[in-house]
Amino acid sequence: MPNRASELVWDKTKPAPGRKLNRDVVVGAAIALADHEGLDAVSVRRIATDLGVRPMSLYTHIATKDDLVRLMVDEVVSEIIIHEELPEDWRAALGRIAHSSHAALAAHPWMLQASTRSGMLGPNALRHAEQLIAAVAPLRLDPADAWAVAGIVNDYTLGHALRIAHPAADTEQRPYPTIDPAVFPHLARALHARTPDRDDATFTTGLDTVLDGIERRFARPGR
Amino acid sequence: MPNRASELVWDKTKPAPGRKLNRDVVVGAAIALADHEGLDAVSVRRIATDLGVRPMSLYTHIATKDDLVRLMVDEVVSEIIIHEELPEDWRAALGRIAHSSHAALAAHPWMLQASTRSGMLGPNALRHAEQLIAAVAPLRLDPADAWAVAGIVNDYTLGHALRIAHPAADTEQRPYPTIDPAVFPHLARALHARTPDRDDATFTTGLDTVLDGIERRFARPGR
DNA sequence: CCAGCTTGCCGTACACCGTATCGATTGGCG
DNA sequence: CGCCAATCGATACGGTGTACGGCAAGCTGG
Repeated sequence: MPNRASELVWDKTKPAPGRKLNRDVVVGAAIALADHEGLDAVSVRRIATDLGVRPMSLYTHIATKDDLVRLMVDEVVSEIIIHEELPEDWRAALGRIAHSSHAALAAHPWMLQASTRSGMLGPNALRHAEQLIAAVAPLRLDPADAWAVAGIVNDYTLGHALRIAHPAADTEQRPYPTIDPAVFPHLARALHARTPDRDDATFTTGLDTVLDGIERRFARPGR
Repeated sequence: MPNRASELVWDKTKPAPGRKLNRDVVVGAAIALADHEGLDAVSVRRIATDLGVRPMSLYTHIATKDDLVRLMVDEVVSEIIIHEELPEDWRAALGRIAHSSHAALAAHPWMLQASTRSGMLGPNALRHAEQLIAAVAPLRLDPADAWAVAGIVNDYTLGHALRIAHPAADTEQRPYPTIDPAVFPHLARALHARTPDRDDATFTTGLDTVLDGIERRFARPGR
């Protein structure tokens, strides 16, 4: 009956063999386009052109453009999930997940912009959340604290990605040729001392600092 | 010569008295609209309608819609800036700024969605950054470490706001009637234990935890 | 007080967007 | 082979941002 898309957004659809188009191809083309030219370049007409297809054909496989964006996000979130067994050391486990998140968000700078447009969680996002909380299980916290700890790590990771996704955040830009040290003394000194390339090291240092705080506040003496 | 907007985005323009429109009025109407109906409702035609004016009139005071969004963001960022003198205790100072940021971001949930669309920093964002780094000055760190510490606090605050801006992040949603405890055991337990209203307390706890980590890693024994 | 000019305001138009509707085409199965 | 469901596509509608040029309102110099 429903020859158009699917009523449930996240439903897996049969690959429908023999045809040139399917949901994964559409989502993949959209992701590739966003990676190369940014999320604003992702339009139904443009994706269709890239696939050698007419615009309306996409709507056989997706219900709406917003749904497409949700599917793009959930696809990238799947890159975050750790497939090996998690380390039993909670610091190592949280670090592993945080670095995985960081890598995916850095590889697809449009992710946060895309996910601020619906907030709806896909199945992979749920898997990721489950894995985050599972990582802190060795701490044997009550569920509310476990949620809080997972939230802290997740929040820091997202926030850092949000900042580095827009390079203007810590370098001077066009309308501001230089930051006047007379009006921004601390800022000017900090920017001057910054090494521009060590973003990953900065992330790792911050993450270790956050984990230190968690250890002090939540880790019991007897592990 | 330039009767259209201004070539420098952030230029203050004269209030131009006697006329009904000016830049602040346009930006204010856009912010009010975003607050009430979300950023997607903010269109040039809609703002003009709200102001009792024809669409193209807005372009006398803004160069482009993207510029308008940048101006909206910088206006809200100005709410974050602390006007009293900062406490000399670095924990109190950072906490003050972080809570101020949290309040502004919670009051204008469209902020992050808007700021993920340009990343260009306005003058108020620079003032905010200056203030953040000034807050850690009592720690007497070298400039690179000061930048790192300010970044950690900022990242955590932004990340937390990013999560709470979209309520779907921690409650079940339409396509997922319930989270099956058999497939997501830890997640189900954590969600079940969560008190849905204490978002602010969660933020404060996380912030204290992050500050603990900073203290352990960066604070010298002799203050 | 008036001429002239600068500037704010706006009517029209264009390219692009997402997508509703429905007709044409195609592939796989009985 | 013939049927039928499913895929693909042409056309069209209402929305968007904004380029362009005309009109009018206010200030300024004579």
